[in-house]
Amino acid sequence: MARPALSLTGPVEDYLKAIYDLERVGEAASTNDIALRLAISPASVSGMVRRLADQGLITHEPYRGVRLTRGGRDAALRTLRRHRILECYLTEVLGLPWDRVHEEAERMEHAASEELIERMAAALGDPKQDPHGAPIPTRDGRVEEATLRPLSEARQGERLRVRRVQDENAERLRYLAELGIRPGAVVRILDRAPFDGPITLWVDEPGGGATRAIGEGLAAQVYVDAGTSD
Amino acid sequence: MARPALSLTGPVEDYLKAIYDLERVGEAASTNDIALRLAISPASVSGMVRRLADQGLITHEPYRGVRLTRGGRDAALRTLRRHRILECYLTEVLGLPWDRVHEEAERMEHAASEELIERMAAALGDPKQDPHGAPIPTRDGRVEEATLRPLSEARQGERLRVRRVQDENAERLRYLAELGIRPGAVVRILDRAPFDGPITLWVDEPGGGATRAIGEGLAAQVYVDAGTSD
DNA sequence: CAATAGAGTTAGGCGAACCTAAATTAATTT
DNA sequence: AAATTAATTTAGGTTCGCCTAACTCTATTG
Repeated sequence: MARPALSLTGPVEDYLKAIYDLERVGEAASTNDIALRLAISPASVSGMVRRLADQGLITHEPYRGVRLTRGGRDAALRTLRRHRILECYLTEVLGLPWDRVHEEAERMEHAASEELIERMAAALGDPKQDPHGAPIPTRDGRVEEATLRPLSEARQGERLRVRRVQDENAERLRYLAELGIRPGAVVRILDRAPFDGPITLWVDEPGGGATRAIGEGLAAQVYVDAGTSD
Repeated sequence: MARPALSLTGPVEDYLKAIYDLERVGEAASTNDIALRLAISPASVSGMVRRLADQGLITHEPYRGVRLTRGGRDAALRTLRRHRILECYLTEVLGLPWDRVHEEAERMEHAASEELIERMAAALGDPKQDPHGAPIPTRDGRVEEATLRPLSEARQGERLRVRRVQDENAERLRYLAELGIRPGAVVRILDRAPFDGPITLWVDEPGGGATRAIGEGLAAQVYVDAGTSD
């Protein structure tokens, strides 16, 4: 096991997480996409990419993008596990608001030891998803990323269950929470305005429900499936 | 309020904590002492001292040492509060072993938000001391450092209560725990060998007690008072 | 197929936080 | 008072992680 354990810096862990996420859609992660996601300049990414490749965490084909190696993927998943368990713990046990746990976990994931994280996981009964619906990798680096559709691609009349929302933006999360759109919620598409117009939908709520309208952009951040099982 | 809030780096917070602690004994903190405590070279301390002084966190009289300004002291106490509440939480709620919480808190204190810390404090019922007996500064930057004597200066026959132990060294803590020497424990000095020899003492324990012997060096890390009140 | 737009990389810099080695200042001894 | 010793600072250097500006590929398009 060439596993240097805790020797990765915060920024390095952030790059690996970003690359992992970008790679999920299939292709290699491009310099530009990484830069965009981490809000740093492409030139800086080029520099870091060289270092990550030197450390054997990624492979880099110049001008064609970057892929995680086995070791890089494992490191990314360890960080992701830390992040998501922290999010669970912060919301469920300490009651931090839904929209703030991401930011907090983003900093703590680089400082918390594996042992601490496992104790949190145990206290929570080994959660399978974080508060935004993202799956939590297991200790031994497995995740099953469910196949979900973005709400933005739903057709009129469909009845869907919200499974996951993108968690980067606190304001967006706060707004979605206000609308009742969170993992587990059931929605029905009432109407789709053409040309990327707003989606009108019914959101089931305990003791009633409500009609809501959201824009294409926001809907693209919400992932659903047809499942009615909890 | 010239309170730049969260803008201090981890190393800066560590320097301020170290200086705070060194200043507690009275005199200004010397470059060498800071270097020793942080395990970095005196030259590096000289460099950082300039930066801290530039930021108005300390005053520096060249060749005579360093003192915290009001702002520096406040920042040190905020970090100390974070550190000690984390230590409490990690032991009491998450069950991390006594000798490992210091190290863990040392990293987390730079990442945890004030809000998170206050939630932990609330969950614990606003603790007044950390697991090693150190007082926890209040939100508004007050601490009362009790006047304690090192166990190394106790005289034969005295009956004393352990109030605090230095927490930097995990092995030392583990050993003290084995001996039953922890905050709250009651001890009686049975014998003091001359020339800095070992101290023989009786340690009260639930359902009995035990005779123990510890060296001068270790005894200097244990602080006691005469109090019998809990 | 040459021009160009856009993505990616290189060059050169900067600040933070460390280092070693070489002054320098202060304190202590003789 | 001079000399030694100890503490401190300065000088010069490193790595990490970022930046801007300039250059170089690649791919598209007229």
